[in-house]
Amino acid sequence: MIRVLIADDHTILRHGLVSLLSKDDCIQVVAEAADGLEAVSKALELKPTVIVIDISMPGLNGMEAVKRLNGQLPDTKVLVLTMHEEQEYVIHMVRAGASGYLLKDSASDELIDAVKALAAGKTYYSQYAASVLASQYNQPAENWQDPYKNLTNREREVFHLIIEGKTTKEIARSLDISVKTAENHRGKVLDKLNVANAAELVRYAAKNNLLL
Amino acid sequence: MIRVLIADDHTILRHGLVSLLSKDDCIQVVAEAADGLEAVSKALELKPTVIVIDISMPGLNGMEAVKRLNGQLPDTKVLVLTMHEEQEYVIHMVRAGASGYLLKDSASDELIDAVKALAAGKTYYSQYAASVLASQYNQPAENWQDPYKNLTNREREVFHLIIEGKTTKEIARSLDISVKTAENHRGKVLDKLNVANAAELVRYAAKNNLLL
DNA sequence: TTCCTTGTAGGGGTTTTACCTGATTATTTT
DNA sequence: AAAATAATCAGGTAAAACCCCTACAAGGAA
Repeated sequence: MIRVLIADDHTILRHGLVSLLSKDDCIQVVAEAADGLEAVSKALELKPTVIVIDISMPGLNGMEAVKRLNGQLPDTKVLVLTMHEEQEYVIHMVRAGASGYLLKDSASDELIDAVKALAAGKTYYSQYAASVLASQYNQPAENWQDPYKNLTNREREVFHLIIEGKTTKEIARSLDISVKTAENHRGKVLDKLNVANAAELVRYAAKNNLLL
Repeated sequence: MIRVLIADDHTILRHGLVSLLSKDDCIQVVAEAADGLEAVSKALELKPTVIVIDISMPGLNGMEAVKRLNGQLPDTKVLVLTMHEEQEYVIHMVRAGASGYLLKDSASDELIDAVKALAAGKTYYSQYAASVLASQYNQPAENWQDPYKNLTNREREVFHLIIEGKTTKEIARSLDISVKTAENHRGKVLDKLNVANAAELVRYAAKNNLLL
């Protein structure tokens, strides 16, 4: 039996959630809360399996509530159910410790799936939340044009070996060329990318997502 | 009509995907590719709406292929369909420009949903991929425990100067200590973090979000 | 053909790292 | 009080990195 606490300041919506979740035989709604403080205190008392919580609530807002819950009840999973589509909300709630993020216009099946996923120790993020989290990664796609593309093929090989932490000697052995040649390539790479040493080169690589 | 290119080196699986996707009236499989280079060249020629691609392929691997596709065909969306569950794959593919990530054991409905989502300009990440992306946010704070925290204050200062690309002499000047002392600190930092040179140190920093 | 680029290789040099050992002083811990 | 740790400085050696330069063969472009 999955014990659920529902926290939302909109009474009608909250009651709707209760009846919706109660329909499932595996789910039992053990309490409701109309604001953040009530949510935290009832959660500490009842230790539910999953807390379904809205972001905007009077008193303690959802974000603060999630932080406290995550700190004091690490075994209780938090599912954020909200109408807020702002990117920052998703990231902040995940940082605060939410294990799931659903928009209120999701299908009701999805809510039940999410609650069950969290109860099973997994996570559940809506397609929207997932796209926000992913978008934090794929912004600077074509940034690596300017200097990096001016490297010759051989120089590019050497470049990658340098940022692996390889020494010139190792590079020479790896490419089966003389140390002097490897040294030349290394020099040209540093020169073309306008960095003074290997450390700066790795920084350059990290900044342009060329690492690993 | 959604025009799809399928790239996977496993012939049987590829043909399975073709028949699966062809069942949907909105989807038309316009080409297949058995390796990364073929995928890129056929994509450039046919400009499909969506490319379904595996990560591990002979020739050009999926990651490189995705990078090139994303650079040369920004309007073509890439859906990664793979059996790789490694966290790094998800992040790297998203960084490379993938708009979707599905595991091969997903339901076939999910594949069709994902293709349609990408064709509509949206993204589609499996629950697994979403959890990986989310995990990047609720961990890293306490991840840098083991070696980094063993640095003394002074060593930590030196550490940060090294990853800025500073030389020992510059560090000495910056901290107003002798070159020899700076050299000692540097040595201890490399030793404690178990890296061989500055390049590896920057890699370490990048991996643990200590950069910038 | 001549010119340019790329990849190769070497000479000779300085600077920077890396790896030792040893020592002094101050602070913290036991 | 004694011991451990942190921070400082020094000397020496060997390797690696960095910076000049020249040189030559192969391939493509002017």
